Amino acid sequence: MSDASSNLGKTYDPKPIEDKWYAWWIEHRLFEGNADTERKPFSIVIPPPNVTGSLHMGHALNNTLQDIQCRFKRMNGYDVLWLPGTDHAGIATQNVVERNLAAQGISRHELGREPFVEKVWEWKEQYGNRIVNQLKKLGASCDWRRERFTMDEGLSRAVRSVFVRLYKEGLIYKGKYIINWCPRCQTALSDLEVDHQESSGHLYNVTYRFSDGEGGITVATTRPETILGDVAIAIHPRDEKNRHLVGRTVIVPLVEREIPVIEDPMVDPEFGTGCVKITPAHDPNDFLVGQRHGLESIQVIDSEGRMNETAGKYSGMDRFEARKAVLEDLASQGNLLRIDEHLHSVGQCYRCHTVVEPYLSEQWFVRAKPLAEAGVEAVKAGRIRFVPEQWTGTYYQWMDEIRDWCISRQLWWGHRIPAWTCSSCGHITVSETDPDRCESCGSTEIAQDEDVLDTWFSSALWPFSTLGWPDRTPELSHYYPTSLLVTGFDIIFFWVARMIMMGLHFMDEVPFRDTYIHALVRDESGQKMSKSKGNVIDPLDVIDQYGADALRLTLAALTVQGRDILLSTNRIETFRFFLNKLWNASRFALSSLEGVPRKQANPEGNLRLHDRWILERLDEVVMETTRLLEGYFFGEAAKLLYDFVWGELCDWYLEMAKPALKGEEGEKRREATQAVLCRVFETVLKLLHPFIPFLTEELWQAFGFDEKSLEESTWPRSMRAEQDLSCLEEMTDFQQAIRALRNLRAEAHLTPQKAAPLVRACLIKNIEQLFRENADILRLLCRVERFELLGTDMPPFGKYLSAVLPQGSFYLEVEGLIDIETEIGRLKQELVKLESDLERTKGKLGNARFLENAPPEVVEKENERLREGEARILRIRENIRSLGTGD
RNA sequence: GGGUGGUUAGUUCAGAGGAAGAACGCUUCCUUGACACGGAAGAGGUCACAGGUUCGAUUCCUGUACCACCCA
Repeated sequence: MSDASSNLGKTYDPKPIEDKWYAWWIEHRLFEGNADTERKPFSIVIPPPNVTGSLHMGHALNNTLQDIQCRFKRMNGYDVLWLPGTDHAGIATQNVVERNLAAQGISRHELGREPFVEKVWEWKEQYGNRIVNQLKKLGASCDWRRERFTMDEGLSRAVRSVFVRLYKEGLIYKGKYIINWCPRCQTALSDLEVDHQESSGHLYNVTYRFSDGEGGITVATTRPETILGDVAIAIHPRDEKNRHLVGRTVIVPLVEREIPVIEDPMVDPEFGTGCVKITPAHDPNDFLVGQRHGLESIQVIDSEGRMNETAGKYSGMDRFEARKAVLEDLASQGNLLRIDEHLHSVGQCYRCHTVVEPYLSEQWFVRAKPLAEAGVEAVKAGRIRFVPEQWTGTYYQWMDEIRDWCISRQLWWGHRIPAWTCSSCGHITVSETDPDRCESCGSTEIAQDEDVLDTWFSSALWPFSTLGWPDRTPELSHYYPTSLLVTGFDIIFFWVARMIMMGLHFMDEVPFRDTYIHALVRDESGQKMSKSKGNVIDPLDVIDQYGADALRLTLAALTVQGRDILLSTNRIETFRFFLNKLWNASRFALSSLEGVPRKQANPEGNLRLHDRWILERLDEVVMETTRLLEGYFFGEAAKLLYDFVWGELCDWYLEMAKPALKGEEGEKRREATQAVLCRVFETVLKLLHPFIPFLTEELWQAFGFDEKSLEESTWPRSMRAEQDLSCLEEMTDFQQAIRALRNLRAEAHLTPQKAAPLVRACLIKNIEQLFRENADILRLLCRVERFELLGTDMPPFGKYLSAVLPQGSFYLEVEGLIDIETEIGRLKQELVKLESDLERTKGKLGNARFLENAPPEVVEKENERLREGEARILRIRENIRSLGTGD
């Protein structure tokens, strides 16, 4: 498959090429992993996006980085498996389908459980592929044959299997505890699913009078409506000033219940009066206190966030209305002592932002501590590595203080908990296959638990459930543990830590080796992108406007470790321009290679300085890019390639190679230069391919380097037997001279097309040869008609602008072009600067302790600086004198 | 309250114990053999603040301030 090479348009247009190559790659099955090969495996499981989802910038970044690694490894000969899939996203998906039904005036309860779940499946079949297609647009090289879904039959089997085993091991239990409840979603949430928002509220100081005498106790609360469920007042055991209260009883206002004063270390004696009201049914800390002291839990708020019948006159009120009513009553009874402003954090449902209600109910939990210990151990032992390393600390901190994980959700969409309660004997049968009778008493009167499991429960199994577990599949033994996980730091706890725990427990092996944690994509002012703020940049719009490659390269280039990514269309444009540059450089190269065979060109002989230089630099870039990608330095690698292609290949090499390519240096030189060109472009396309697969494939085919896909080529290695460092130094000297001369041209107001008639140079001896050999190039790049070397270190007579460099002095003839006085002024200014700089150097060299302690090469550098500086000062003085006298 | 990261050019960020770098933006000039989505030149910085270590600190250490984020 090779396009006519010469008819590439003047401007790069991604539109006609991206879909074409993606389809071609799929057709040639380039993304398929083969579990049976002898090649080394490299495997990644995708962080499964929500099936309801649409590709956002976070996905775009996450998947770009994974794709770069996959393509890089493929080119390095690995058997790569990038396993894609989606997640059933319990609450989110159920909400979406419920909303759709509501629009038709139907509630899920009217519909009933089974028909509702069927609706969700229908919805999934219809829209669930959206994000998958979007990933393809991005260029994701996933093995789509193996796409999985957390509610697949196979994965569901894995979920049941894990649940049953954990239950039998005592690591899953059911119990009545206080959990986070969303009154809107009508389900329990895990601790992680609650967002804490700082907000300013009030602290109400309420007086509880003693039941047996004068006076009372003042306590501070942010939630006066829970007073109705108070069962005790607590103080800290070592709180001397309140000690005398212990053992007394007080009367709860409004409900007139008599409650004791107890001691508990949970109380902060510094907070408020040091006395805290205890409401076990409506506060997690109070719940623990209640347990410790065997207190009753009195529920006054129901699952919808309304006051229940126990709340007496407040019954039926919403919890926030009830707060107002309670406050009014407290005030009118004289129990409300004071109201303080108070800043506190309020938990909200991560899905709908409803204020979460601590709610006492029967739920299922995973006993996390034993699992976490193994997880910590694995990271400590280096079996899992976090990149950047700093995340290790975050992980330990959470794992060390891990709490039991509430896994039951009062939803219909998800994996239904495989537990059946017997109505005769009350025994719970937990089983992988649906039982028809109670395993204890044999009764057939058993009913399956209504709840489903937290979506993250199935996600935690993803690295092995997707590979076929609990069956022993070839995939599982070949690709597990996976090589790399790429994800955002926001789901380290939700997902990464839980995969580690489950992987270790069920596979007896870590789920992945390296965990690359990337930053969040924000807008250009550092704000999180959100629909409500209206600052979202939609990756699909970007792909439509600039192409997937531009988006990918931008994201990769902005990925530096440990920083958020601030994205703007402006930045995307920068990289889009780079693609155009590469496109045009390739167009030029192609036009210079007509009729030249593309076989592995081996440029040898007839090489000039710039040829040797670009090959040497290419070699360095190959090694450096490889090292950077191996270390997950995406931004640094992208930037290196960007700078090399634009700043070295295009700005210097192509310009220098033009005469030879036009045949102005003879046939041998033309061929040699063409060979260099082939080598450079072939290598550069390979190096850039993981970042910008579409454009590089298009160019690869246009060059005709191989009929096969660039994806199937091999990653470049260092080609040179030995380093040729001298050409690097020589090129630096040469480039400096060219820059200085261009500078002089600007000084003399020579417009670019106007040639300067004469440049003379007086150089230090050992580089005269370099300039003699490359005078033609120098004349070309500086638009100079004649270049002469002066033998003596004396400025020429006449009117010249001079540039004094360490390598020597350059004189641009400017008869009649400039004002002599201005030029003398400029030189004198330079002299002043040079002299003040030299003072510093002299100071250092005059310091005995510097000479003693500094490493010899540093001292030598200072000496060098002194010598050079003095020589330059001398020459500049000469130049001033000669300008002055010539007048 | 605990933790982590940050503070470098107008902006966004690299960087590193021996005289400060890029991109974007800005100024001037230019349609010159691929590219105006281009080329050439240029301006712009007390590297947050205060101490310390060192011959030498913007870089290492300690503290302070401010800004993010995470956990409670």
